[in-house]
Amino acid sequence: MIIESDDGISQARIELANRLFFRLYQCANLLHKTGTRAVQEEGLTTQQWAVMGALSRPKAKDGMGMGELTRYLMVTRQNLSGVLKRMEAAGHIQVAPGAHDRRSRLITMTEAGRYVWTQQALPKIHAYYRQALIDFSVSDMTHSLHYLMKLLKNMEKMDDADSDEPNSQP
Amino acid sequence: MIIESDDGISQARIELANRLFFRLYQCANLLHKTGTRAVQEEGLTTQQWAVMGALSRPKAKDGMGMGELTRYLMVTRQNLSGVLKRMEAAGHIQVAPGAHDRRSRLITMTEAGRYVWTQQALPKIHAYYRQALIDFSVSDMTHSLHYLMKLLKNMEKMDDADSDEPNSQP
DNA sequence: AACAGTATGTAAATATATTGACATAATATG
DNA sequence: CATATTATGTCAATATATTTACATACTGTT
Repeated sequence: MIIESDDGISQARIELANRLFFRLYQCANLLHKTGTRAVQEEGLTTQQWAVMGALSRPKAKDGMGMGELTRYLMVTRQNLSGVLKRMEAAGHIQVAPGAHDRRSRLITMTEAGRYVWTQQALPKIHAYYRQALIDFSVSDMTHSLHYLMKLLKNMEKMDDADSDEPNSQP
Repeated sequence: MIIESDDGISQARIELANRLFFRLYQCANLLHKTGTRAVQEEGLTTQQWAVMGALSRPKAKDGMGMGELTRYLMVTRQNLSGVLKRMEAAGHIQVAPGAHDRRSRLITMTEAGRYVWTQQALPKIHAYYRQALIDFSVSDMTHSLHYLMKLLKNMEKMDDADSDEPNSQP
């Protein structure tokens, strides 16, 4: 009689996978909880932190389009829309109509936003990093980053495949 | 003149930490997006998947208290309350008053919930694991798990410290 | 130039997830 | 035993984040 549907190796992999994804799930929860707390005095959240991190890069000196931001942060444009609206209301960013495409919006940091980011948020974020990675060697961090990117690449493929055919081809 | 506020090593660590947390942020987003899609035909989400995973353990044979579940999943009780309400409405779980403590609630899986979990959700979850970890060796998975747990432990400490003193001592 | 397809942004509905404030029950301390 | 503290759960407000559906603008082909 057949007990193991696969070969036994698969069963061990599944149990490992289960533990891995459970820990990733917990990490995701705690990242947002502790991360948002770290910058809450500035009125920021982890998402807004990610947006400001993206906009503060030298590459984004002239601003970023909304589509560009959604691809960079891997969130839907519908979600980003709300986040940006709140950040605009807070005066951290500015939304201007795109130059070439009349549909698009160009997102840039305001002076006030840049001040909050560099003078208030960044020091707290660095302190956050120090605590969260206190017992990580540079090698540990490099390896962790490697595995996260490996996993990310696979999940990106799954995301693309799903988005292409929600019901099969039209 | 002083350019680097720390010693140069710290600067390299900060940049590594920045990349690491950005990738963790993206992983968290994609985990919920692709994970929920994997079980959406069963009307489940990644959170409900985590709850059913917890309740289906042999250890939880006789059900779990709500506080027990919040500590296990590392979410707030206010959050879990809503998730459980939806799962109860869907008939996946049952909520009974606690035996000893009149405030507490005992959460158990229903027969219907157990059927959905084992017959429909689990096969899809295993397929999900296979795709997400397709190029991970057992060693890769073990190391990834190790680093996630290491990070989790640090963030847990930060979470506890914050919860103890939201404003400093009373 | 007309027209199909695609890209971009918004609106509404639903599900997480947090904090703050409240009520109630159990526990500890005097 | 009375009281202070703690534990447990709920309600309300706010911020993510997704899906579906829609409006508009650009692109490519014919």
